[in-house]
Amino acid sequence: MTVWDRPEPPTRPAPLDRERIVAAAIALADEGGLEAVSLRKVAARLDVGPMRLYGYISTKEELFDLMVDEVYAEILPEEQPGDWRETLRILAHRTRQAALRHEWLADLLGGRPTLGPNALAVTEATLAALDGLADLDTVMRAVETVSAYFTGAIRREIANLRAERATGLSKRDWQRAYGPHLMRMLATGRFPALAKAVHDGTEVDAEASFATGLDWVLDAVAAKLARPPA
Amino acid sequence: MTVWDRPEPPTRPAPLDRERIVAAAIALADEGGLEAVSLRKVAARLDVGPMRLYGYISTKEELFDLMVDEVYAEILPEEQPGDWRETLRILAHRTRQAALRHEWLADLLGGRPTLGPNALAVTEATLAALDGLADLDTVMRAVETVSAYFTGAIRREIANLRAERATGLSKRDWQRAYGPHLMRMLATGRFPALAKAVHDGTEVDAEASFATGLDWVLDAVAAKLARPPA
DNA sequence: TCTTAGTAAAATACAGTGTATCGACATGAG
DNA sequence: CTCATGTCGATACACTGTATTTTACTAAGA
Repeated sequence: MTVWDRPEPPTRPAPLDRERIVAAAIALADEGGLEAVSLRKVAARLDVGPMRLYGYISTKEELFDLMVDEVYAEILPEEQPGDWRETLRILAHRTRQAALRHEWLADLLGGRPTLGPNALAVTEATLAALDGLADLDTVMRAVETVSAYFTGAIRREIANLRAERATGLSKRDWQRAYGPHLMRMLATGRFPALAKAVHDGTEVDAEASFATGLDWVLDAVAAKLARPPA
Repeated sequence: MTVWDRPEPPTRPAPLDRERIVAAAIALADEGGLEAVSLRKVAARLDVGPMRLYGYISTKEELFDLMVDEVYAEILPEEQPGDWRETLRILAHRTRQAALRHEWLADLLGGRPTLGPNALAVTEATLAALDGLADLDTVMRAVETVSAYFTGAIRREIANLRAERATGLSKRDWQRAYGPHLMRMLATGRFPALAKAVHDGTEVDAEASFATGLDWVLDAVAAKLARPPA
């Protein structure tokens, strides 16, 4: 269980603190993905023995939590002038952009409850934007539905992006080149609808399709908020 | 890159094959979570040296892919009589139930493109159910939006479930007991909307809220399918 | 039948991981 | 000056995924 309150730093010198540790970990993850983050490498980047970190962090999982919360600071919009719909849309897009900057975020998104101060601030801002528009249950459902959508969509987008990168091909070609396997599968005739989709599918812009799906979900939420409880 | 086609098994005896390996790995994961799955433990469970496994799988990631595809076999509905909406709803619920049986699935869901035979069969069935209801782009958007929703929702549900289990408390109490930290945060007055939500929030049934959000999304999809392209 | 070639399996090896523990050292109190 | 405290570094342990080497056995050729 992550303890979000920073313990007192060691009494005297120590040019080391949580923020520097987290920053180093994020840098490592940005460069080489989550699996490039090891306590030893983080410590090395700070010119410090690995065990020093345990004065500030009690487990690697906790470090991940802190990294995620740090990114939530980037996600939190500076001002939110618009209505609830604009607030949710912006939140979704900012989360997506953060995940594009820090792809490892996709691996962590939704993996555990987000209770860091920045994540709480994001939740607060979101709830505030919906406050009073419906009963609390409906508001919660709305927030959770929208965030379930963009969480899932972001994960899939990053997953596809990585797969494309691994083969070095555009999505259209990717399906054609994804080893002989997929083509053989399609050639069996057991997947006619899929085959048609692969064959006729146009190359879609990831951001556009994210935005479209988001709008659909927001439409649904709007309909439920209008007509409060069932 | 996972090779989905099984290589020829070793010529003679070998009571070992991919299926047994995957079954052992799934059993391990069901018992102790994904991090309890190590190639050494899988091999030990099959009374075999660790290196034997590399005759059937080429990397641990590949083993995970195979595990996921195996679960997709549970997810694929035996028959699908209903309309597209029923098909999507059933898919979502079956995926959720599979994740409740195999919690580790939540860690893998959406993490990488699913191209195993069973996953393809699921995709095929889904696309077939929507075939002809709108242009292909719209259909794809519909499928992806719905699956983004339930993927995200399932991940969050499992994450919360684990957090509750870790403290051994119901959700209501959980918020109250989640260390002094959260309460202190709320007591600061910086999160009034959140505080109200925590205070007034009723204990909601996870399945019900999953289903409700799903219905909202399906409503949105229905609206778009009715009025084909913009 | 004996030898040899080839292959499947096991054993060993390596470079790394998260984290516990212990020993030295420096700093403050008496 | 002595002693206690408590931080830091080094060392240690149990484990990981996987490469490489060694062994065992099986089948073919002479």
